[in-house]
Parts: sequence; structure tokens; C-alpha cells
Amino acid sequence: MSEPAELPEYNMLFRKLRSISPLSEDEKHCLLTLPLHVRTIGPDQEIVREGDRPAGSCLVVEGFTCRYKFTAEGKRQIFSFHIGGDIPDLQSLHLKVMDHSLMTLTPCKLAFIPHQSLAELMRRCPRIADVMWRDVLIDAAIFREWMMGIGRRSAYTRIAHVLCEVLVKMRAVGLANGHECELPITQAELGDALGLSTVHVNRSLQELRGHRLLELRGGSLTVLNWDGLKKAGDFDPTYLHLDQEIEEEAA
Amino acid sequence: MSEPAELPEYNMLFRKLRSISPLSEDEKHCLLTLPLHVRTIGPDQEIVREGDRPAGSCLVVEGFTCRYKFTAEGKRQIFSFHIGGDIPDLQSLHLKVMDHSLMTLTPCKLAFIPHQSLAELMRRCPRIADVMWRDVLIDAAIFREWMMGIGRRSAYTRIAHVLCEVLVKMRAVGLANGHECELPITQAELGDALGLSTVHVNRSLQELRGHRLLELRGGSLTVLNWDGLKKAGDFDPTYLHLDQEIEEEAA
DNA sequence: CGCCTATTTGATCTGATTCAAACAATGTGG
DNA sequence: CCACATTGTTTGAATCAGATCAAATAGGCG
Repeated sequence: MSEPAELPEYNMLFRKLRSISPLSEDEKHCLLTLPLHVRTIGPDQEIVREGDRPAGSCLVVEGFTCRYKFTAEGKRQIFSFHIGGDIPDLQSLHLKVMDHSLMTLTPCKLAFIPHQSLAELMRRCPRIADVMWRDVLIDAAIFREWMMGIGRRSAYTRIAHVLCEVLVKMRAVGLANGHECELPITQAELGDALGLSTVHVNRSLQELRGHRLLELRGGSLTVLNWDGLKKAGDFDPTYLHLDQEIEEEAA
Repeated sequence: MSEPAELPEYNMLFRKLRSISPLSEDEKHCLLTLPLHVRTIGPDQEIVREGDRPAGSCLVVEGFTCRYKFTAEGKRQIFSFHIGGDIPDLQSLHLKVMDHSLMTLTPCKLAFIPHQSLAELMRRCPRIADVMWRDVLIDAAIFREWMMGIGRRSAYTRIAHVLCEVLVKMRAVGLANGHECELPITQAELGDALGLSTVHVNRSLQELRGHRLLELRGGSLTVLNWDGLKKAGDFDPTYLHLDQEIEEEAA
């Protein structure tokens, strides 16, 4: 029998929670009792739909997913991107009806966790419940930051900002090497996330490239000038509330 | 000695929590053990500042407050408005450093609650902890909805939407009579919340008035045509996750 | 190779900003 | 009770960031 801790689904969950707050051995053991039902899904598949009442939440093990909703006029707003370790619909544990949808952007490995098991875990291990609290609060902080971008920053700044954010988040869970990471997101999707048209995303991206701040091709992001990009994106990672140690090694 | 339940600070807290989920008598009693230190503050006063590490959270008893942050170029984004019963910085219980600021918009009565007391309450009364979970998750849902507005809806729709939201929230805690409520918020503040210039807020508001949907003068909002305003604002209150009973009586 | 999806380019249009000034309402001190 | 200061609302004109429309390229991949 394989060591459960070595299973990628538990491993990603550890790394994510660890990026928020250190975990004791006890707490890790506690986590290992969580039943995770892994499933592989193709790209552009709905996971949960607005109006659903899911009986469990899903952990992203591999791939990229996003939350979104459509306007009455059929315009899409993407609220967040999610990567390995994230539990995008953790909220459905407390808010029974989904007020937005969830889909894959790339092929994904997802692990489903029954709400009951989650609730039990949090009852048995309050420290883990606290980390989950922190997680949903950080989520909210990211929403605020995106709001700030969409409401008050230029397209150029906004794009730089979100790319900084993605890189830092990827680094925090060990999915980036140095200033490079996977980013298989189309310009149209970026636009839907940032409240911009595809055309304008394309042009602003060209500017960022022109300023030698980054490269973004073939589904992968390379930051050429981290300080420059941070400045261009008005990016200060405080709002991500990463654990101090993690944040420092990323500086 | 006066009945504590009659004190307005506890009363507002009850009403707010009640709007999210029904409370048992036991739970109400539990709440009454929370120490609330009431303070009166003038308008446009900072309550907590970005970077602070508050030792308690504050309950709004009377008046209007908002969360906000400034861009590097000095543009302000308001993230949310808060009314009686709200605990705008509940998050500081779990995220020690504030990533945004909090200020009063009008003269306010605020009640401060030490984090320690809050934590104890939630430990002693898990049902109340659950309601608080729901509350911060609803907060996040409102952020998403605002994001949607700023990113994808026209100025006209956006303003209609936020006014619907305010009225529903006021009604939920008993601060509105019918289709009328206090709304002592300037057009500049509305603009900072919706990512619009004051001038454009003014013009869109005139349109809404012109369509006989509402009146907004002297710090008070009157909705003349609720269905019309909902439609104009692409407003569906699902995201507010109000308790069913409350939602129905507001329909 | 040919199909499909994503990126890029060009031209035009428009919702919203900016700047500037007038106007209204409210409050303050003499 | 009035003069004046302050803050908020309204109007007009000019400008611009970003949208839209349309078409050309460029990649991937069966």
C-alpha cells in the first residue's frame, strides 16, 4: 500500500494549506483521513453550475479552473482562476446554493470531498478549520484586489497585476520555478477576468513584452523583470496573506 | 438594570444574524455575553487603516461605513458599504494585518468587540460560528457581484444594481420602510465604489430618475418602480443568500 | 494537408473621463 | 438673520481609453 501522503491530491492540499499557515504532524494526519475521490476531466467542462446545491467541494489537483457568471446580456465575468491545492467551492459547505459557476480551463485532475467529511474534519481539528477560514478570507481579499484593478487601474496595469498574482500563487504551492510558470489561459479568458476585450488584452500584452517585462507564449509565462513587472502592476502581495516563510522565499 | 437585548447594539447584531439564519433562544443568550464597547464617531473618520493589526472587530450600530483602498496613482476604490448590524472587519480575527482601510461615511455608533471574546463565543457556540462563516462568504459573494458590475455592466445598470442591493440589505435588518431608505452617500462615493467618475454617476442617476425608477435626494432613496429597477440593474438577490423568510417578506 | 482555435492587425466608434465652471444646499459665525 | 464658506450636484465641451467590427495570420493537431 502506498504512503497516502505521497498521493498528489493530499500533497497539493498540504502545500496549499502550508502556504497559508504551518501545519503540525497531527494536523497532517488529520487531513489524511479526508476521503478524496479523484476524477480526470477535459478542458472547458462545467464542474458546478449556478443554482446547483452540491453535496461536496472539489479540490484542484492538477490543471486550471475558474469561477464565472454571465450578465443578462450574455457577457461573462471570470471571478478567479484556480490552481493546484485550491478548493474553489469550499463556500458551498456553508452557502447551499451556488451563486456562480465553476469550470475547467485545461484538462484537470479534481478530487471531490463530501461536505460531511469536511465538516467533521473541521470539528475534529479546529486548527485546520482556522486555516480554511483564512483561505476563504484570502479569496475575498483577492476579489477586492481584482475589483480595484477593474475599477481603477488601466488595462496595462491590470494585466501586469494579475500576472504577478498568478506567479506568486504558483510559487507558493511549488508550481513555478523561479520566474517562470505554466499559464495556459487564453487572452479571451484574461479579458473576461479583467473586464477587457480580447483585442485590448492583446495590445496591452504586446506593450508589456515590448517593455521587456515578460513573455507569455505557448501556455507559459516567463517574467523577465520581476521588479519592473511589480511596479507596472502596482503589485504588493500583502493581500495574499501568505505565510511569512513562504513569502520571503518568493521575494 | 436594562434588558441587554433591548440595547440597540445587541439588537442590530441579532437582526443581522437573523437575516442570514434563524437563531435559537440559547444562541441569543450566548450573543449577549459578548462585550460590546460602544463609541460614537463623526463622519469621514478612519476606523482602521491598511497595515493595522487590530485587536478587535467593530460592529456598526448606526450610520454608514465603507471599506476602501487607494491605487498607487491615488485613485480610491470602495469595496463595500456597511450598515447597522455589519461587522466590516470581522476578517481581522483571522487575517492579522489589514489589507485595506475602513472609514465612516456618516456619523456612526460603533461597538468594538475584542477578538478574544469573538473567538471564545465561536468556540462556545458553533452555530454562531457557522452564521459568521456564512456572513463572510456572503461578503465575498457581494464582492463578486460588484466585480461583475464594474467589469461587465454599463454605468446605468451598475448604479441601478447597487441601489437594489442597498435597499434589500437595509430591508433585511429592518432599516427600510417599504421601498424607501436612508442613503446618505455622495455621488463621488458612489463613483469610487462603482469605478465611475462623479460626473458620469450624476448623469446616469438622472437617467434613472428620468425613467421614473427612483428618487435619490437629501440622503434618502425612494424606489418608485421596484420591478423596473431590478430589471434595469440586472438584479437577482440570490447572491445575498438571505434567510428564506426574510427574502420572501422583501419580495 | 486542412481544420479549428488563438493571436494579431487595422479602422472606426463610443461610453466614460477630464476639465472647468455654475449652481444649490447646508452650515457657521458675527 | 444675513454674508460667506464649504461641500455636493449639475451642466457643457473636449478628449481618450478601450470597445467593436472585420479580416488576416499563425499555431496545433488529427
